[in-house]
Amino acid sequence: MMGTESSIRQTVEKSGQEPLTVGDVAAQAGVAPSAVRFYESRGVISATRTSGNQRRFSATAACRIHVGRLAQSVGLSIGEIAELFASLPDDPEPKDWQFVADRLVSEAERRLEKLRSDLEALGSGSRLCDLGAALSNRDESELN
Amino acid sequence: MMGTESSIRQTVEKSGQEPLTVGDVAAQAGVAPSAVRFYESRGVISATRTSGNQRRFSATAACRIHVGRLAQSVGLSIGEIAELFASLPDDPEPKDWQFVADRLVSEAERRLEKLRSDLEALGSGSRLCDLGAALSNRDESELN
DNA sequence: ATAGAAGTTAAAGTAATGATGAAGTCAAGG
DNA sequence: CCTTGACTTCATCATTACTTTAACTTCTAT
Repeated sequence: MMGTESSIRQTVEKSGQEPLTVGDVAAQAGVAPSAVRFYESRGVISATRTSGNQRRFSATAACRIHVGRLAQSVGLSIGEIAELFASLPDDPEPKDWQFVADRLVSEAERRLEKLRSDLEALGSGSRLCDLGAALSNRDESELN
Repeated sequence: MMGTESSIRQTVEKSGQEPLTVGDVAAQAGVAPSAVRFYESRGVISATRTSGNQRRFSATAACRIHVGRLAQSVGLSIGEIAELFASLPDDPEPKDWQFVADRLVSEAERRLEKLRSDLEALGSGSRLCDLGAALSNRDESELN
């Protein structure tokens, strides 16, 4: 009756920590459990272990994954995403998230600007994509 | 003594067509010949064949590859790039290139805007990434 | 005409990004 | 205790985006 949704399985009185399982994070992030494990293996998220060797995540894990997927959609690799999150504390405050979000948006903007300028360079003036680039030797200097 | 750079190997009097080889295109685009063949197999570029079954490309091939690499940097897959180029004629005029470039920039902008809005949705208000989602007992005195 | 650079195909390999399945372990309810 | 669902690791498979290899063929310069 209630096996699908996992609830708190240990009454942690600590302060504000949810010991989320792989399945919890997967459900919250909308990805497969295998993806959650994969992300941990690549440093996108991190986990502690229970005495029984099971992973436990904080609530930020699902968030990292959400942000990571967004980052993928604008061209960042998993490695770049892990790198992006490297500056994020274990228990990030809003300002930390804001910093990461700003960096991500900046990177996306940087890529967009590069796209724009490279496209313009490629088609400087009116002839897009420089259709006469490598033709210095039209039909001379070659004996044929 | 000069086998490295391929030159014009057939005197084509047509009008302005260069029959580029795989190696020519690879050099112009700055990729490996194998990549050029791969791009052809995926419909990013197209080739005619010589009587001896060798590929010959027009000058637009290198350009397509240049643009394709840019597209990859903002998150498009090879399939999406081929799709993007589907609207590009065999011998595109500047306006055709412009159309493609505009579509590409638009798509990149679309993704950037989605990144922005999703990030904002994720951290609506001041709490970025909704760190209180599943929390019941959080010390919510924070609201600076 | 010929040497050798560059081209051909098909198949296999690599790296990134996961999904799927097997065999076994852990935790909670009856 | 025992079942059952969710977890564990490890292996294998899939897809994308290419690269490499092998066995040949074609092209170009001399």
